[in-house]
Amino acid sequence: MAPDATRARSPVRGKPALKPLPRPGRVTINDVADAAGLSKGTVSRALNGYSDIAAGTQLRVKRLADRLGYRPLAQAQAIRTGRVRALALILNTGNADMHRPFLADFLDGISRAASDENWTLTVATADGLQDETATMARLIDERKADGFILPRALWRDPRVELCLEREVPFILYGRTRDTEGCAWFDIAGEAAIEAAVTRLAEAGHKDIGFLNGSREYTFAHLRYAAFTDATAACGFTPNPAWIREGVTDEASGAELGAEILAEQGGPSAVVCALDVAAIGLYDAARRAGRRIGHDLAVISYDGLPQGAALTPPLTTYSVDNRLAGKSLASLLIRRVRGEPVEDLRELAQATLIARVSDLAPATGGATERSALTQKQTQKRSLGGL
Amino acid sequence: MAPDATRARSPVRGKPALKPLPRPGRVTINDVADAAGLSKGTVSRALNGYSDIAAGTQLRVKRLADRLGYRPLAQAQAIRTGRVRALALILNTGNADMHRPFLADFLDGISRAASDENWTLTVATADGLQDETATMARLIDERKADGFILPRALWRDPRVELCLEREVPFILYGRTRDTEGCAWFDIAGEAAIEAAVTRLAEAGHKDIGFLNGSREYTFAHLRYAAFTDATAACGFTPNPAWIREGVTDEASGAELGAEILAEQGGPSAVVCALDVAAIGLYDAARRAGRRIGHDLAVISYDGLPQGAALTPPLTTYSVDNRLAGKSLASLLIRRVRGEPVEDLRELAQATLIARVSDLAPATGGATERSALTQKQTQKRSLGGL
DNA sequence: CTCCTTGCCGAAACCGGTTTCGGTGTCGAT
DNA sequence: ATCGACACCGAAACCGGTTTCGGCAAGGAG
Repeated sequence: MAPDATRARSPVRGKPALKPLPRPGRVTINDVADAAGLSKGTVSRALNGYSDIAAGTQLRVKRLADRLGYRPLAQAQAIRTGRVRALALILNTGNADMHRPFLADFLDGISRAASDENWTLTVATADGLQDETATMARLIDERKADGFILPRALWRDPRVELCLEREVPFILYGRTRDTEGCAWFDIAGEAAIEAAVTRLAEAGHKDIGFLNGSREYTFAHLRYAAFTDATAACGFTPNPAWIREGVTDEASGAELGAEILAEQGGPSAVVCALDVAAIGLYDAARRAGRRIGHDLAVISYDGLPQGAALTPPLTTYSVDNRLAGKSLASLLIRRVRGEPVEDLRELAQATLIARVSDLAPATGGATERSALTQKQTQKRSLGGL
Repeated sequence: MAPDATRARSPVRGKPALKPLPRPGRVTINDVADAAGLSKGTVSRALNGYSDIAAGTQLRVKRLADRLGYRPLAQAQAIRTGRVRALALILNTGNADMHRPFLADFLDGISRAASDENWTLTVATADGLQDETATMARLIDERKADGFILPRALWRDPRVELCLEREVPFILYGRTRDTEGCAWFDIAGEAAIEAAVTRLAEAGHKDIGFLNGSREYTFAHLRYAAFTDATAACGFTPNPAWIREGVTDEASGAELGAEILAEQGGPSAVVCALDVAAIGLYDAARRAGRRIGHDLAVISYDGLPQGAALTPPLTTYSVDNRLAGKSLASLLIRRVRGEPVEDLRELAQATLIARVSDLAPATGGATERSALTQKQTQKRSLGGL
């Protein structure tokens, strides 16, 4: 073996095998202080807007720091302040199904809102709830993040309990059973479900079915209530046999959808609480010989891009995931900065993407029906999407 | 306004409006040192495996720290060592098209490999290359990450230049024109293209077209070379009129695919360098009255899940994005730890998902052709996917 | 028995910031 | 002229680790 001159000459003794890596050339707060002819404490306070620094000095220091390209080292600040200017998001791959389509938009929304405030986003993945809380605990212990974005709020959410107990800021995407102490952002899926029912009722439908998500999630509770409320408001009570809950993916959507269609004189319309349920329902309808948009009306919720590619194109309420990410990030940052949770709750609306799957008439013979839908279909497919 | 007793009594003067937040109850290295009856320096060296600490002491300290639940504060270490144990990934939403389907798997791979070493992943998004390098610069300046994962390697990549110049570790997903000084991981797309050509040639095809990606990316160069090499090896030269490059999404795939099909006596088979190109080609073929799998063979590359839902199901070479993420993360961590780039280059293989889009015969009349493909189609669709 | 290693650990400096505390200088009021 | 009150800033402690350096004790060589 060739003698390693640098190592042999090195006076260090017990160092483990890791390069030193003293990154050079950074401009520190001391450099700014020297250049300004002030002490580093004064510079720090000036930069952070303390009121006991003269306004003129403050401005001068800020300009100087800017000109010198000074950027405070996040971790150096963190050690004293306890804040790293980082948000954490944990993706649960156990039920990643839903993540896929809008993940990029969602991340983009978060990341941009964070960047605007000079914060960053750290993401981790976990497999199952237990793994998820464990991962959160690790991030908390190492102070790798100042707060958490908790997507897909559960009816009873252990992640919330963890955050509450450890007193670490968080924000829910969705609501939970008891929102005491919680900041949250959500899309009013329940309003969309009500609108869907009303829309179908106005078209004459009375026999409306409902494919709901899993009660594990809060949204399923809200949307179920919205469905029964809306039908009641429209003056009829839904047939319980046409209601199925617990859809989690396309397969279960197809299965439960088939059950509804197999019921005695199935519904003339079905409201789906999730697009994957609708996609499954398309499959079930094909098998059952029902033609969506012709003798079965379908309105769904989520706005997955795939909906446009279905035949017939799916009418659905679309959620803006980029906006959701953006809102969640801003709210969480405000939370970390100390604003009370009561001020940090926002509800946004879904927007209808009217395509053609909901255009089946409530009654009438096959000939009349096809003539009618034909016309509507043409009109819609121009405006839709 | 109610008098705020705590604020009035507070002796602090120039504090800006930000809660103090002195997170309590953490067990620090001092606690461990006290409990062990050692100095904190000794504990630190014991924990980090310095050789000048007695083996027995080392073990004792490690066990004690573990029992006490001690976790070193990442940023406190970072301030001295210069390492935060964090990887950075920047998603470019400018051309995010391709990201969507496998993003979740990719992130999961990275995140898990990072977690295994107690590292974390910070992600940011950018719109366009300029924004991307600017974001990287910010992360570097603030030392928010120790290294970068650079997805979608460009033929000439400014991100690489930035990293090289600033001497910050990075790893490419894909190769670049000149890999001097670069660590990289890649899937051998070129091998897949060669295999695709060979497969078609063995089935009798000689009139093979090629839909390539944009030359902006290195993979397009490699796959183009692979295509010409493979055809030459099979003993024929491809018709240049049947080759189109620059596909970036489904729309451009459809457009360029249509051009190929419109050529004088179009090809009997087309190799696509990306699945989105194939998806566009499906559209173009339908318009042109060609039936994929019957009078046009198609083999593609990427393994997007959508391929299975196409009619006919797409034969494609699938890349394991979770594995890619995992490999990239591990390699980058090793890089940060000081291993030379020459040791940090890995090439993995894509795996064929044989479905039915490639089963169109090279020659023969319509009757013979349909009888033949019918049989093969049945056999395949059982085994495929 | 001395001297020189070697093994092992404590003390203290250090990293780059933030925050506390006290000390000037100025000014108006007494 | 004296005495606060106030505005403004410097000095130093501090955060939680890592790393350097020196010192003590044990052991082997001379």
